[in-house]
Amino acid sequence: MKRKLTLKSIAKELGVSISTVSKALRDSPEISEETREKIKAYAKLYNYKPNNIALSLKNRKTNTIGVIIPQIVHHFFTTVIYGIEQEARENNYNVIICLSNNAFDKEVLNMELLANGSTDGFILSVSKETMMKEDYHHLNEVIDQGMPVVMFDRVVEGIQCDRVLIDDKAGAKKGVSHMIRSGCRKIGIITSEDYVSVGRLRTEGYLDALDDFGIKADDNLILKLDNIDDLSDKSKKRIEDFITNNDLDGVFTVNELFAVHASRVINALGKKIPDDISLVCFTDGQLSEHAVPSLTAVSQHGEEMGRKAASILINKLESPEDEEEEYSTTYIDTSLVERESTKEVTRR
Amino acid sequence: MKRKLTLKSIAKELGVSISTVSKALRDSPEISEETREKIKAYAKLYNYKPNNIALSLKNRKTNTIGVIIPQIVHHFFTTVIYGIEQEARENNYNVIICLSNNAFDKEVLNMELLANGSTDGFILSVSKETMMKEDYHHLNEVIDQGMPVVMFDRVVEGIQCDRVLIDDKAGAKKGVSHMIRSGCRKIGIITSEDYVSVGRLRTEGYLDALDDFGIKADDNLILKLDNIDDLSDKSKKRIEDFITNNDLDGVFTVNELFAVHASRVINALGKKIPDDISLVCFTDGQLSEHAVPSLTAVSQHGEEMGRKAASILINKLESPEDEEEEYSTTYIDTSLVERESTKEVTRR
DNA sequence: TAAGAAAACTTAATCGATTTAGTCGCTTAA
DNA sequence: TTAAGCGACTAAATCGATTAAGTTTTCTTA
Repeated sequence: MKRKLTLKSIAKELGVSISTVSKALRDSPEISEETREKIKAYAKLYNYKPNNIALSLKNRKTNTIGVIIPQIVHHFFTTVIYGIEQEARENNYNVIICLSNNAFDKEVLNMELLANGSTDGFILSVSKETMMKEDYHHLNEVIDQGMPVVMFDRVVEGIQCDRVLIDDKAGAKKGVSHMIRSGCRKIGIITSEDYVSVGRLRTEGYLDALDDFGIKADDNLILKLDNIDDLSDKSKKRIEDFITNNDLDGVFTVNELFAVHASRVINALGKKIPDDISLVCFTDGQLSEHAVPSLTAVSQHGEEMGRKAASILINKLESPEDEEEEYSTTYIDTSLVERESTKEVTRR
Repeated sequence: MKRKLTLKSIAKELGVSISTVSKALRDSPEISEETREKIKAYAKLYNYKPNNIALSLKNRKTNTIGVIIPQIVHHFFTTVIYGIEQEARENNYNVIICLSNNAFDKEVLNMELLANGSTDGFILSVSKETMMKEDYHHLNEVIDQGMPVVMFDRVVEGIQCDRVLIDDKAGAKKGVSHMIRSGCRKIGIITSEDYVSVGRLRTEGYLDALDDFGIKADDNLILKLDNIDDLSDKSKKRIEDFITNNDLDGVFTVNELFAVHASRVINALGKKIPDDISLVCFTDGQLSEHAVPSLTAVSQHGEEMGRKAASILINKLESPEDEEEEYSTTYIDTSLVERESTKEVTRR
């Protein structure tokens, strides 16, 4: 087992001081050409790489971004991470990912852990439990210590940080409008309870679209399920009843899972998609792409979101500390991916 | 902006030496009860937390596991990470995740980066490019430096490390046998080229199952596609031809994507699943669960795999260095999740 | 009462790298 | 002749924490 090279070991081997080695490797003019070459050759030969931990301690800078997300087993977050990763790499940053598992305690624990020297800043999407508790002391604490924070997707108000958001409202509006233009007049929405911000915003977009086209909203056509991340048996049952008991010609859902189950129910009722009922969902993931029929979806561009969040954070980290503090909110546009579950819009 | 507390700042504030503070906080009997209480109270009040970076440097131990995977946008890896995360947390380890993007260079870069002090050991699944190149110098280098490595899923031979594998062969055999028992006699397989180890092993399992039941294998019923991670248009076309031109009563695929497309093709041919053709796939993810019909799948238990890999690594990290080096290979069992795409087996 | 022990601290080394402030020998200008 | 100047290094401080080794001060006890 080879021990890793250090400046010390190189210095000893070559009979010079540690600082000479350090300076030589950083091409300092203080060191003679000859010595410099000798040291660099030796370092290269034995593949010297400085110890990141020592550098972090010395520089009080880790070049690492901490990412805290509710869950990774979720295609959207996965794509966001991918975007963060890319942007980080390009700027020589590392990424540490921690999962909060939608639990408040774990979110706090993870932040404290990472805040103790492991990262320079945070990108996070707050857990559902945190949102319900409305306890953000852990966020304020790291911000107080001078660590920049960027929130994405599931954000909360009143925190001194930048925000990157999907334009949920506009996205939902886009999807519902498309259905209306393709001929739907009685469109239902399967969404979440209002305390989940994305659910609420998407519901607003749905209502907006109806309003734009002069269609009157009907509370009976709005189904609010209590868990947006899963599809419980109870939720399944409610979806079944919802679709069976309302004579809909279009259904908009705030996620893929709800849509896939809706599709199944519609199928079981002997109705045709999209001829009898159109179906559009939020989130463009594997399910909407590969379902039969494939689903028209409001695509969230998670990768772009991740890139943007990382880029904002890195910018903050690299800019001089005393700069005027300003916090931005960036909206990532959505796009409608048309597939088999909607009729074509005949443009005039 | 509050500066973070350090031992130094506490010592200065309370008029004692740094070591007194350190010892007091670690309950050393060297420090008087009185002083100890005073220091602990102060530390608690101002929420002192030791700096991890300094600790890592001092202890030459980071308590961090580096995870390198080809891609995160893949449900299986996602579940593995989840398992790793859990096990790590329970043992007070952090997890740093890096993506190789299936590229050799990035894999090397990531390893070098993390090896320079950031992590104590690695869990990795090698990238496709690395497998094709058969260049493992980066692995050998970190192992040489005394960092334990655990490979999972996509492993290579000849490296001094532990391995955690899905029992791909047994899993495929399980799936195919099930189809045979349910009455299928002409089963095709959609797999990958042999250089992808999982593809090869699953093909072997398929052949084994046929052999067990005395069914003669037929090369025409084996379709080898060149990319197991994606579903290109070319692959789609080949799947269509494969199913259309062979009069199959069962199809086994090595991933969900192939199965979903097969399902679509079978549907389009006007055949019924499972009555005319049964369908079983490897990998139990969202697609198999929510497809219509839902797919019988060989479940990979990614979470268990992750836990196991992490547990092996942590064990190595915590055991005394001079211990006899032995490398294990662990197989994670698969299980068959029966759904709508296969007929029931009538047991006698 | 003086030596030895115990209690309660402080100093200093260490982890690995960077950087400021020296040091030492040699050249050069006054 | 001699001080200033310069080239080429080395010593030491620093980041934050731990810990072995040393230093006081007080308490025992022969």
